[in-house]
Amino acid sequence: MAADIRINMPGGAAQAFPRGAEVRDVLAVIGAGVSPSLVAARVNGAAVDLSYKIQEDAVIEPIEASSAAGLDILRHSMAHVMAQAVQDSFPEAQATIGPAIEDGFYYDFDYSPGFSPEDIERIESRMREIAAENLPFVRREVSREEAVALFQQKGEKYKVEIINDLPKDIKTVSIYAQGGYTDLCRGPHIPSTGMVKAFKLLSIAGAYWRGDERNRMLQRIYGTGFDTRQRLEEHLRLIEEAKKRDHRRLGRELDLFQVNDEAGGGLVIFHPKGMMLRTIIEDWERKEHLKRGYGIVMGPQILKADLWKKSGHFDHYRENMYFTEVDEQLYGIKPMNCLSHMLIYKSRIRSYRDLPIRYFELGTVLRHEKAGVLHGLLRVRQFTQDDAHVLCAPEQLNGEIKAIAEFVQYAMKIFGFDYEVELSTRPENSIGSDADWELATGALEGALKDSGIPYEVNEGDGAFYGPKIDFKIKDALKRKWQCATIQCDFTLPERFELSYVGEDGEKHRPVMLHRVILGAIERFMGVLIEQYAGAFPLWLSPVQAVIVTVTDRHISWGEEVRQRLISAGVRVEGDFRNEKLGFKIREAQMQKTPFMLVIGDREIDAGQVAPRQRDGKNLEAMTPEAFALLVQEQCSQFL
RNA sequence: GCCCACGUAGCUCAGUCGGUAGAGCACAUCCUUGGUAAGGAUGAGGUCACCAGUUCAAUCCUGGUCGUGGGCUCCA
Repeated sequence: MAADIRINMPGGAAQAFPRGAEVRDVLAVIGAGVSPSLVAARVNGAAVDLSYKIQEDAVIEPIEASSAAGLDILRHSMAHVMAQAVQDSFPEAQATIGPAIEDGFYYDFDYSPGFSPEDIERIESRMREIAAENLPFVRREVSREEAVALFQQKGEKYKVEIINDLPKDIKTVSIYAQGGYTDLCRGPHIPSTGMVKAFKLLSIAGAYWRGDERNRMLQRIYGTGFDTRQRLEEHLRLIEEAKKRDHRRLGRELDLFQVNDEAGGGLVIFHPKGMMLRTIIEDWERKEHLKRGYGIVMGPQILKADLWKKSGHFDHYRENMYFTEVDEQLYGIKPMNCLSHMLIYKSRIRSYRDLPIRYFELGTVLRHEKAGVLHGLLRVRQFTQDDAHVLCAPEQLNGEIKAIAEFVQYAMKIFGFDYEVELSTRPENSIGSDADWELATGALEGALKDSGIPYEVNEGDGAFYGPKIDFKIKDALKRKWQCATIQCDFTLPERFELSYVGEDGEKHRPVMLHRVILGAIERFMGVLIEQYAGAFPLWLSPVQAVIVTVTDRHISWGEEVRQRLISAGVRVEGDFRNEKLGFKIREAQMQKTPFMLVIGDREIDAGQVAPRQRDGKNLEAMTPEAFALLVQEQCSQFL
């Protein structure tokens, strides 16, 4: 029967169309015409191609290339075009998967010679040809068997594997073809390759098939793409800008730290300014922890291997640990701080009245990280955690987790970070009973819900001893790094036979939380440097002010000002070199110093300094003591 | 650990299609004493990452080692 269907835009009036009307035709009538930047549409909420034939009453929404969903579709289509270009130039390359990602796309190929930078150029120019041909993307639904046969005949064994691994109840799959290239794909896609105009291939990398290191290493080509050339240019410019914020570059330029081959990879050497920054952060930590009822403790760097066996680390974490021998006894260099804290708890009988007990340690740990993962301050082999272990009764768990989550949120606000929260559940290689895992996971999730913190669940990503909540912040290139984490642990209290005497006079087992707020100080500093591009707020600046003299005859007042400011607690340096004022200002500016204190004849006569701010603004001249007060005031809200 | 790329002065980078290297900045000395983002001159500074091999000759070619960068796996 030829009954019409009724279709409307959200909030609009429905119009009648013949059953099977194509999306693009419908939009031409009820939309504002079909714009050239239209990539697809949502029909009753599901994204479909413009060629999709509508079979029932529907609400239809256009998807423009400029929207988030549109860019996703566009980039996904770019990945297909890239795959076509690769197979045109390298017929033996097998296509695997190629999704859109944030800001771009990639496609993984099995191609053992690997791609060279020249190959990438060749692929890119072939992509431009394909785009110029303006080939339509044609969708076809085929049976599983037909699809397997098709890809088998093309020699695409990865595609065959993907189809064979689909759930049994899926009977048909969709394939998309543009020109002579056919790919297995759910879609939707842009109408034709002509929309692929603003893209750039960025890099080539290895990636394991299905993300498993036991599998074959594939060749991944990353690209970025946008709906317009302007947006592409803007994005490429932002990447260049981000590179200038790289903490490794700023670490050298601002003389904060070094990582030296001679000393070893992943081992950070802090210079005075970097250590000043670190000291400020650590002082802040101690003060904030004392406010929240933590006791500051400290354990040794090495503990007997037997103790690591007892804790389970020897069995589950050994490959990440360093060992050493002392008097023919094997010792493990600590990769975590919990063991000493266990021993502190066990040093006497505990009552329910003592709980919760919170031990805080700025604990330096060593972990054997694989060479390929080391990265500036963000991934190192020796680092210091702002670590704490909270031992409490099970019924106190929820409150403790919430308090920690609040602490984290406070810290993130102080340091000016946005963050994402993930809940990680039980991994494969884990210890402990199902019941405990369930209880612990529930406690973490419950606290998140109670606190109204949005989070995502990361299945199977927990620590071997318990589930965890991770807080992640981003570096200049938008890579996510885990900083704060809250981990629930029923196992360690059991292994160490921790107990407390309850109200009932009986022994009970406490629950333990491992948690860090900033995480690793090194990593946190890395992201912090990138966050501020090295221009730290006054309270964090290693050098808050530089005294700059106009000529040599101003040096003695400069020296006096320096002494007086140091006495007043200002972190100040003097630049009394025989250089022009402009030169010294420029240097202080490039060092991103918050204040430059200019001293010339006028200032000496008045017993003052003339502060110039990092932003170029000059303040009224004032006495050194008035300046010290100003610094104190601006820092007081953080300290 | 795996894939790809890279390693030349403190930093950023040229360069040599095999005959032991150059710039700018930084550094030192001197001149200059200059009021808000680079004053001038002179000078010093490099086993061209390291170890083998090929060659009359290697910074350059080949192999290995170490390190770095971008990813993957893993993780604070």
